[in-house]
Amino acid sequence: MSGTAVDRRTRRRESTRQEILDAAWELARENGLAGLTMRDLGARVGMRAQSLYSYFSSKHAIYDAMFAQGNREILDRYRAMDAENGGPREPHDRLRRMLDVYLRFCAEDPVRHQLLHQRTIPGFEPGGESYRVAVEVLGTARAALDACGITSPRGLDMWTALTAGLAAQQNANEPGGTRWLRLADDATEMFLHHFRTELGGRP
Amino acid sequence: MSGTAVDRRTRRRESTRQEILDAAWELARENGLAGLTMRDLGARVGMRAQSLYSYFSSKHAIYDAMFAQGNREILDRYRAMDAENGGPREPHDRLRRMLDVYLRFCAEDPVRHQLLHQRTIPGFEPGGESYRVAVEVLGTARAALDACGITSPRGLDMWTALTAGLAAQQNANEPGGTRWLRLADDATEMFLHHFRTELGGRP
DNA sequence: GTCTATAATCTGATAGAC
DNA sequence: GTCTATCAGATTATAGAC
Repeated sequence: MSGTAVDRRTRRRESTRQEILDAAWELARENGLAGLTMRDLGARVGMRAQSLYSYFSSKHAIYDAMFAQGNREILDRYRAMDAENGGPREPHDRLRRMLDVYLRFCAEDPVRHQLLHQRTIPGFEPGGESYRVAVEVLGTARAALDACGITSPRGLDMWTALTAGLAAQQNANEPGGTRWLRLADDATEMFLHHFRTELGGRP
Repeated sequence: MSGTAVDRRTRRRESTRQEILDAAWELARENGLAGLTMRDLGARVGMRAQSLYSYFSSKHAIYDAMFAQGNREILDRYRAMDAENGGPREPHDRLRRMLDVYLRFCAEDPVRHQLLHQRTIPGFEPGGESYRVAVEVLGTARAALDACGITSPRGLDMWTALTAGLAAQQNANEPGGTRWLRLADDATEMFLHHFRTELGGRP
């Protein structure tokens, strides 16, 4: 009986934490990532700012949870992509599809993109668990390239530069638009052609 | 005589403005771009924060002047490149050299890169004159691509994405290093090959 | 042109009652 | 777990003396 009560309490607590995080995303989208304040956040969830410290030890801890959540979300999208209809079988097609998923993810929420992919909050660095998830995201890209026969670190670095550049340009110069998103397939073709021939494969 | 006095006063004022801007860059590098405060800035130049308002109407006006200065600097570097030994004659070589200049510029001062190429200060947008200079920088890139026979907006967008991505990845993941900078020539080759063949030219 | 004084407000965070 | 009260400080910016 006591065990059940503890579980319920834990669940309730986790649910409130999630409610706080949802509100934090909302406010960050409204006022900018750096414009997020504990006061506003408390008000949004119907608490005093001070009460938030029962759920998160500091403001940075909130950013950290948001960071981890964002990275878990992109991992989920990759998994969902692989799941639907068995996913793309052909490695090159899978890479193309992954870029599409990634760019939509970055473009649909510039603030999330800023938190996950740019160092903009002074003093914030993702801690252990959050960092682990971020590394796993990179591993997914590496595996997709591996399947295409591109195994060199240079290949991976070029791919991340190209894809990060498309996302950054879209959000910086035409947020909400598709001008750079539409270049995705062309970029993939350009990249694959170059690194395929570099490896001596057929063009 | 009165004319001379006014000139001297104007020069003196301009010199102080420049001194303030230099100190602002210094502090931004130390404490982050968003970490710049009028208090610190005043202290650095030997003034009270309030006295800065004799030289700049607001903090945003300082960011704006820094933004314009940064863009003028990259224009100067392109000009210096073209000046030395008559500059690179061959268009493809010139494009390669421009990317090298651009990436060094971005990598040598991540804070400047952040101000010029990422939207990170809440509420700051470069005003008329500053924006004009930024447009001129883009025009320089467009002209270099034109000379290579690449005139489509898609080509320009792909080029800016690729180059911005290299700079961003370098600064975000290995500031001070050269891991992505070393990919510059390879990236240019990849890009040129793709857009040359797209236009029906010889590979 | 620089200063003092200060407005007016916001910040993250803690102590302790309930 | 949420509250009140409050700390201890920061922030940009203005008014007015000198």
